[in-house]
Amino acid sequence: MEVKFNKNAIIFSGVDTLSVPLTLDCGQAFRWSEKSDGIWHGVAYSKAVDIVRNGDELIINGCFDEGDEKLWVEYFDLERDYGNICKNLKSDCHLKTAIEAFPGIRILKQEPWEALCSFIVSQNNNIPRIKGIIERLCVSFGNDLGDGDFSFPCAEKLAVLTVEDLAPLRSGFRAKYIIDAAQKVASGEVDLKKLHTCDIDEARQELIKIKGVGAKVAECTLLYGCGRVDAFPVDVWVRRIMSELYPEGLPECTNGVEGIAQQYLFHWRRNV
DNA sequence: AACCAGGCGCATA
DNA sequence: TATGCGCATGGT
Repeated sequence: MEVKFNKNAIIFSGVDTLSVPLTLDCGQAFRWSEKSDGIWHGVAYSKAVDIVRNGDELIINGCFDEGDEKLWVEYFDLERDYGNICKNLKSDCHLKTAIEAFPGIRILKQEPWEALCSFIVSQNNNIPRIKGIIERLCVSFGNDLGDGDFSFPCAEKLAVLTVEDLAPLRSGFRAKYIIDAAQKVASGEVDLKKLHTCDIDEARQELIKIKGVGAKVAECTLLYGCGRVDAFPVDVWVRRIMSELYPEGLPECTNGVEGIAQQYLFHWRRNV
């Protein structure tokens, strides 16, 4: 993989196993939309960008600071060998079908706080509504990045708010959970920084200190916000997959990359 | 320990 | 246009 810079673009070439639409629109992130054919617009790490795939190139258009290319390597998990991981996963016949039906899904490495907050909002909810609530959260409390884009508001910003302040989000009973998460993260009672490296069970325990965070939301935070591809969120769809296809448990080829296997199986089961 | 609140987009009637 | 369904978590 190589990196080039061109005006306001960062261009990665030699990028394999990456479908931009599948990766940005498979229910792991909620701030991307296809603004015109093949051009995906959104905000991550407080950067508003347009993303395009051109052959083996991944083009990120926007305004950048020195060293920003590292952010996007991290965000799209470009240093992980998905080609090889998928090859191994395909030794299982169901995973083979799922991966061949929807190739190029990668696990995004979002900001931990954004992932935590997003998956609190996601509970008992559907994707269009999740996107709406998060958009209103960002417009109401994030920083104005210009051109109608807003950053995801930090925990400190939300920690001083009340449930009434969040009423315009129309997030329902989740508002109190957002506030509790913001307060615990801002105060340091929940330490998001250590979740990347500490024992995964310890990370789970840390997250479920927050009201409104159970096993599923904790697992999603670890997978999509902390780069823990061994995290394995089980929702109603994955529960169906497990009982239908893997009553004895996941196959051995998923060891250590359970979260990646989950994402392929989940998307396949929902869209086949 | 089983069951329902909570809000809203969606599929179905 | 109306009606019921789904959903993760916490509280009953």
